[in-house]
Amino acid sequence: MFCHLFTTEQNRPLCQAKKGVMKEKKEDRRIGRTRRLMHEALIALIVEKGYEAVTVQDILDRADVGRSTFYGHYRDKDELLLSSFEHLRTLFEEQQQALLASRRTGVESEINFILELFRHTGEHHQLYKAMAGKQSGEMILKYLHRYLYNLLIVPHLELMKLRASPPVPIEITTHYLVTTLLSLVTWWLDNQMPYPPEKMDEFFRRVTGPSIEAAFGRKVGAYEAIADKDPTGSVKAFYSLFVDSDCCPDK
Amino acid sequence: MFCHLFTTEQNRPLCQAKKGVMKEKKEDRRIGRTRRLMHEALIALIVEKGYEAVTVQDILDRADVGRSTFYGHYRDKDELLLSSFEHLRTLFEEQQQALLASRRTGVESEINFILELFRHTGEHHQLYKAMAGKQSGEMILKYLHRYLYNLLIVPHLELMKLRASPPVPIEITTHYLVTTLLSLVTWWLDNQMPYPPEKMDEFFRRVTGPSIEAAFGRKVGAYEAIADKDPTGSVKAFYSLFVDSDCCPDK
DNA sequence: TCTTTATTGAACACTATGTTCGATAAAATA
DNA sequence: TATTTTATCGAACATAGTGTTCAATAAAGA
Repeated sequence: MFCHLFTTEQNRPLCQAKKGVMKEKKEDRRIGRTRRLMHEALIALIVEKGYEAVTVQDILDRADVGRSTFYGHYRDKDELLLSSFEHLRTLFEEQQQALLASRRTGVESEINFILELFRHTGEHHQLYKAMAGKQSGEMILKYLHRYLYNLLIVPHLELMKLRASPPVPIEITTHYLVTTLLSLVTWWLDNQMPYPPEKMDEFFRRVTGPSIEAAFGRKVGAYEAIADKDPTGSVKAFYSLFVDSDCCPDK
Repeated sequence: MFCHLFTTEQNRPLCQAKKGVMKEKKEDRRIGRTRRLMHEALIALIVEKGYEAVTVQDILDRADVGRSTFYGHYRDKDELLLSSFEHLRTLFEEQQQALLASRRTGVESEINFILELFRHTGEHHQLYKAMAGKQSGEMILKYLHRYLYNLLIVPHLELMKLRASPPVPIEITTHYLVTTLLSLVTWWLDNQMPYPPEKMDEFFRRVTGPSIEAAFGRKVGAYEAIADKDPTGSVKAFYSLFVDSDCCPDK
């Protein structure tokens, strides 16, 4: 199922780059296999019993891996989850890059970020369900929220340079937008995705479009431009702050 | 600070009603005092270090209460939290009843439920911060979400009886509304309440008003009626399902 | 084939939760 | 005020889960 996900993962205790010798060495296959087993076990267990209820022993039993092996790879359960998330991110970024590359050869060079997010979610729904569904812990959703907020607040501030005071403060509007997007994604996952990604994208736009105009107090077709602006930068930035030490809570 | 909050609390292990003898007996003052100490300790500790990080021992140390005493009153930390929440609920309901009673003597008999919620939140912001702020656990917010959703979905369905298919499915619209309300409340709490309750109410309406119309595909001034409809029933029902066994997750 | 390294499980330590029980002080009652 | 009831205490204990160390062994790489 996730065979390609974790093969090239880097990790602190076993990372050779940390020894000052940067060798383009292929990773020992036992490492890749062990990590993959642990990741798969975690994802399955989250969906079954909820992240908080999963114990390290549960993971070990499911993955058929020893305790000291687990701690040889990961600091704790949270780090394993973060690692899974990072690979989901890599998947998404790679897909966006490929999409962008193919788009450059065509007439339309824009990417609909929201639609792509829903599409990716649909394709990897089990993973997303474990990460962001109702059985997940709060950690990933908090990351996502913070990230998206930081992504959107800067262009919102620029948009407001020409206006002294919108009817609704832009911090609130931005918070609202991020919350709405994430809540639609989680709703979709938790309800077995009853609509196609294109429909979800449409629902999001229908609901938030008028709100943006009301909140900013002006006719904002520019919202489309904001959401889709600089897709290359957006895609890369989308996840890149999550596992950086600066952005993460309780680190 | 919270001296009046927990004095009359009922609880399973020590509740005399459970013995089949329903006596209008005043509660032993030691019970009230002990519970108050524990509740106050919990609230303070949540705000300081976050709900998940608070241990039972932390609570005992802060409250200066013995371990077996704690377990004589509450099954575990979650039950103590639920108990705190129930008293917050009682506070809210009593305030709404008083408000309703005073309103009946005046010209205007309607209550703005959303505004009252923001007002109550502001008056008891430390409590709400512990219950629903960023340091809280998920439990209460999940309860609140489920409840509000159930409160709104029925009138939404009735409103839709005359229309075959809205542009946005009403489950999604309802989910969106509840999410938006709760996210505004938590935003407000987590940002030290920079605006008065009336302003927050206005922001909520500005943002969601146009969305409702777009989502339902019709001119819905009736949303005002939906939100404020049957205030007595609404207020009582608002919290009453939270601690009932039928509605709660993982019980 | 030889060397390196990932993995294993046993044993252990620690933390936190949850329980039992007799002693005592506080509260309620007569 | 005296007596009875009961809430509370802390010691002692058990359990579950986390995290560490280390020698042996098998798997992977050179």
